[in-house]
Amino acid sequence: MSPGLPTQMGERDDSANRCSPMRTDVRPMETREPLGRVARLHYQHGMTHQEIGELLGFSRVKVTRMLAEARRAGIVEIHIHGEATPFGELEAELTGAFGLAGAWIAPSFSDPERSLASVGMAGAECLTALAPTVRTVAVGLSSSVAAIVAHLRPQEQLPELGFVPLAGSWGGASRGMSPHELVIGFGAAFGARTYHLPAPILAKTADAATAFAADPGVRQTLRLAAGAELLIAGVGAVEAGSGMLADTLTERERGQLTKRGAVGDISARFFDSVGSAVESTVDERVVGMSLRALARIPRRVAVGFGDQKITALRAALRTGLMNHLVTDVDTARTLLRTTRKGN
Amino acid sequence: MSPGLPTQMGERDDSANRCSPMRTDVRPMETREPLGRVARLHYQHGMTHQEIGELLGFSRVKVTRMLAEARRAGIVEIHIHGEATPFGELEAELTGAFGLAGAWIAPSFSDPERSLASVGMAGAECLTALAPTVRTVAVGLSSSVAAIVAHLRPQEQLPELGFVPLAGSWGGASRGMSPHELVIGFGAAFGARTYHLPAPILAKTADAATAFAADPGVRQTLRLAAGAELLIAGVGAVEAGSGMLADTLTERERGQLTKRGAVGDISARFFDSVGSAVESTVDERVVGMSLRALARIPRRVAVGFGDQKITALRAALRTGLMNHLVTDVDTARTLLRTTRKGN
DNA sequence: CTCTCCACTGAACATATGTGCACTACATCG
DNA sequence: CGATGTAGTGCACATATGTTCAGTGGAGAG
Repeated sequence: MSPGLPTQMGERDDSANRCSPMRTDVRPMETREPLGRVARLHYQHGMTHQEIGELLGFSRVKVTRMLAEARRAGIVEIHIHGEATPFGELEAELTGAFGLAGAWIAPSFSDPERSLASVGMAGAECLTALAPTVRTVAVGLSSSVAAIVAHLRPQEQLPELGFVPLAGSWGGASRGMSPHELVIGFGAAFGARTYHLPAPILAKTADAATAFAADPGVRQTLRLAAGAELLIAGVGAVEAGSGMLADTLTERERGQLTKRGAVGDISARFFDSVGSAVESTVDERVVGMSLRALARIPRRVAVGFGDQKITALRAALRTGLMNHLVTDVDTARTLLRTTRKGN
Repeated sequence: MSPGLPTQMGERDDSANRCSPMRTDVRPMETREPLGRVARLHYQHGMTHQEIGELLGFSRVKVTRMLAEARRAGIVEIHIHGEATPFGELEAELTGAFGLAGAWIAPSFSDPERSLASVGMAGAECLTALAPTVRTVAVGLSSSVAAIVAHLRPQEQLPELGFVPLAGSWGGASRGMSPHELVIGFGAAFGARTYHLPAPILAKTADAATAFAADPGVRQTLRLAAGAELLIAGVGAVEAGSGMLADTLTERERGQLTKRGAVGDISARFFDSVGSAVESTVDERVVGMSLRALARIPRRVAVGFGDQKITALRAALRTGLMNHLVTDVDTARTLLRTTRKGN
């Protein structure tokens, strides 16, 4: 905390403002101040919502909402000292069993929304831990990675850091799920640079993909991504219903992929159970980094959870295609169980 | 947060240990680790006590208690960004009306215990803000100052800082209220040096007091205190029942003091309504810093609250004897109200 | 000027958290 | 060996918090 006296009203701590670009609703300081007051009365002085309401002339419910808003906006930050992690042993087992350089495990919930949020939280921890050690982060598009953005708290600013998408974007409405939004969200949280890949992730034809890839802007971004020291991407399954890409494929394409041994994908690049790229009519239409290039990035974080993704995750980890993992505890246990027993 | 991977089990973050000397019960890391896990599951992942209990095999109540312990031990730290203070306008009014350099106001409660804790909290904020700007802090003994110790969280370590008592100590059992305990508590929180004054605060006779004051250890400590850049002390009233010192005086002594215009004391030095020292049979028995020496310390923080202390506080502030204030909102309002209207 | 929309409110309900108390298990002392 | 203390437990209750929903008023469009 700044050592300024509390009554020096002219001189405000602008740390909240500094971080606010990442928030969707930037409000004037005026609006935020009562939140800080309420937060102090509750968290420091231990007053109940009721008491604060009576003191300041709000209803209890309003105080509850102000406190929720204060947490959401990052005015209230809860820090847990020490690095005891809830599933430490399991993380150690996983890193041992798969030769990983790191694993972050979140609790599982029956509500998939909640599990997603929880994994997003773990992913945010992972990114917070690794980002300060690198200059460029390549970002793959997936709902799990998108969930990370919402859980990044204002933190250490890294103006030298850059976030680069691994591949192009889907057309149409994106619902918070375009690579642009991901990269911008990450960038804002770290005060970092962002880059964009001006092309679709899946072109209409192989020729179109080739043409797109020849575009100077696209080439430049892809070159930058290839030089990244950290990759964070979702791992997708081939089955329908397991993710954006899988749902886009026709039955025929899916059939071709399966026949050729594909078990999963990273940023639209399908791989088989030994971690090799699977060539296909899909693959040649992708505008994005190749599996080979991707595997040259030193730190590669796989994010994913759920039974559907087990096979894909196991292959990505066992073959060394990915060397870090962010997942939930159910998935982690299943991975360990089904992998130890032969397979 | 340290960028270490969560699975690097060998390399622990010892920040918790570094701060633990100030805690009364230092436990092995082993014991603390489950607290960190539970804390993360609750505060980061938003699991309820019930859910955490089911997951880890504790009862719900036990989880509640573990979380309370984690907060108490400083494993969980709640930080509020921005320096909006709950009673900012009132603080500004006070600093204006009394020409103070700073004011910290805590909420009031009908339960005096709670008020004391709350003022302690505000005092901790004050000390945390001011301590890093000085080398030596002179500490007066009072229950309000003692309450600060309990609210100092592990924080910035200032090994060059020193805490020095203003006066000697009471004989007999101290119940956490000796200058030694205060100074040690402050010192531990800041990782600072502590000094002691080997003498009673109130000697049996004036001669005895002179003898004590001549002791090299006593002189050395008092000289150190006189050179402090920051003073933090309670302000006491003359009436019986308003504090340790007042309760110790005989009716006769109290009468003498009142007749000579005493309205309050700082560390056993009584002053009148214009801020001058009141000579008395009590005063000459005190082993401690004189009012004159005390007033030469540039930053002088008065801590105190309650109707009984209004007169004493008003005098100490109006006369410039003290130039910072830590109090509760009721006292602050009364001070403003009764001071504006003439008086 | 009236209608519609929308953001905001608090009452009532649902859930989560905190605490006094009686009980247990184990250690210490006579 | 029993008596006595002490720390830890969870139940049941008391309190605090969070959420849903049906109003409410004010801004902007028609």
